[in-house]
Amino acid sequence: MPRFKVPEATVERLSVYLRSIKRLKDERVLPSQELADLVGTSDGQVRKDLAYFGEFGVPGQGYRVGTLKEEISRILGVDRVWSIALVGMGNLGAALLAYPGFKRQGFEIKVVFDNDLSKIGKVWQGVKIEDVEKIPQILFEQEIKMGIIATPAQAAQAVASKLIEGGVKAILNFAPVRIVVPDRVKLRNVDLSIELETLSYFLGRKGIAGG
Amino acid sequence: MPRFKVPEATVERLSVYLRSIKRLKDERVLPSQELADLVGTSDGQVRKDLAYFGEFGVPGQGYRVGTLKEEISRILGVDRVWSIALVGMGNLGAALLAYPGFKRQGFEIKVVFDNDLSKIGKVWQGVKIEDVEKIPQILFEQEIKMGIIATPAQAAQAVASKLIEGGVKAILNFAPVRIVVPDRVKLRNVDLSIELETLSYFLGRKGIAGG
DNA sequence: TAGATTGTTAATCGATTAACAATC
DNA sequence: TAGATTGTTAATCGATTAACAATC
Repeated sequence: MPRFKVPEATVERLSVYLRSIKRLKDERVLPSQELADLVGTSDGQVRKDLAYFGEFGVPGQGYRVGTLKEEISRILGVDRVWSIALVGMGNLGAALLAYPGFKRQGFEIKVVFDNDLSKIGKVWQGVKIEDVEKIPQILFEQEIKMGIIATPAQAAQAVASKLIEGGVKAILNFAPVRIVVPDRVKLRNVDLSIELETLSYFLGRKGIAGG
Repeated sequence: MPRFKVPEATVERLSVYLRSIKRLKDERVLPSQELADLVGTSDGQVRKDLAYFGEFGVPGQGYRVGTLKEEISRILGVDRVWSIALVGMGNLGAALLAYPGFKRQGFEIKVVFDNDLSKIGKVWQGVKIEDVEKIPQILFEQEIKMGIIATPAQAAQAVASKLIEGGVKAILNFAPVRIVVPDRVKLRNVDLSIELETLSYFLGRKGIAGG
């Protein structure tokens, strides 16, 4: 659909645009400048981002909110429900499973995996905890294409390989390690070490003493 | 210390370099190509990143691991302990508080805030839960410069303002909303909506049917 | 010295910003 | 029509990659 290669940053901003207009009335017509103000970018950036995917605006008027919601949802592929497999039922895994925002946005955790025998077989938040060994089999059966890794670092690479074996095409990795996946698999990392250390770097630059 | 403006991406990679060499012996001398292989980048990128901050390498040899650890730790400001305030004691807040990796890397959650009266006053993981109203006061007293927001979206902006009022200079925001802070404050967002929707976009491009 | 690898400069690539003709 | 704002092209900016003289 897009006529040129789309920067990853553009896709990320589309997600922010969509969330920021969700509360607005469909009938409202929003100039790029107003949408830009809502999310903290520039009007030109907004128009450039949207123009990768078509001509959604009305010159002299702006963009109709209802159209934007439909088009951006379609572009991002969130006009449907995605089934997700979550691996790792520690503190973070439990927090992710309990977070109601996922389901609200069309991301449904359908199955959870752990290697702890005391957890396997139990049901949390209405989702059954399965043995990590069954990842490939269950993912195939349920046609799950998206996986979240919330395991300790040392388990992450093996888990990733199992997910991919089961047909997963996109992985969100919370484990503090760089995992390797084939080019055909999309990988994103949420890396708390990087986040905190980048903040620390910034604070250090400012020569701040307190701690 | 850096002679030119340093890209944020360089700072993020330094964090990855540091983690990847932590397991290596200090005496080992590592060519840029080997460090690049460890983290999945190029030798030139490694040399460029390091050269922003000085000349740490030995031509014909490489970089001594012990030197790299010391220098990168110093650059990132992780050769010290940072005190952190965590706001929001829901599922995610509890998971962050319980995560042992923070302390191990020199980031210590010293105080937790919530607005739930049934939680205020309790002690979790050895950390006292305080009333959000006390944020500015307690942060000043304890000279805390770094804050983590793990509240619902609607509370995040007010919490951010209170943190800044208390002297915080760097914020890590997990709430699914764009918060606004003054230029002097460093803000980073961990945004699960963006992560999942970027994966969804990628899957959509591939014309995958299963769900 | 010969071999290897750094630090740095120049070339390339890609994303953002500025500007404006086209259009409602 | 006049006014406003889009979609797009050109200019700018910044980061990555390539290449190589300097150096151990």
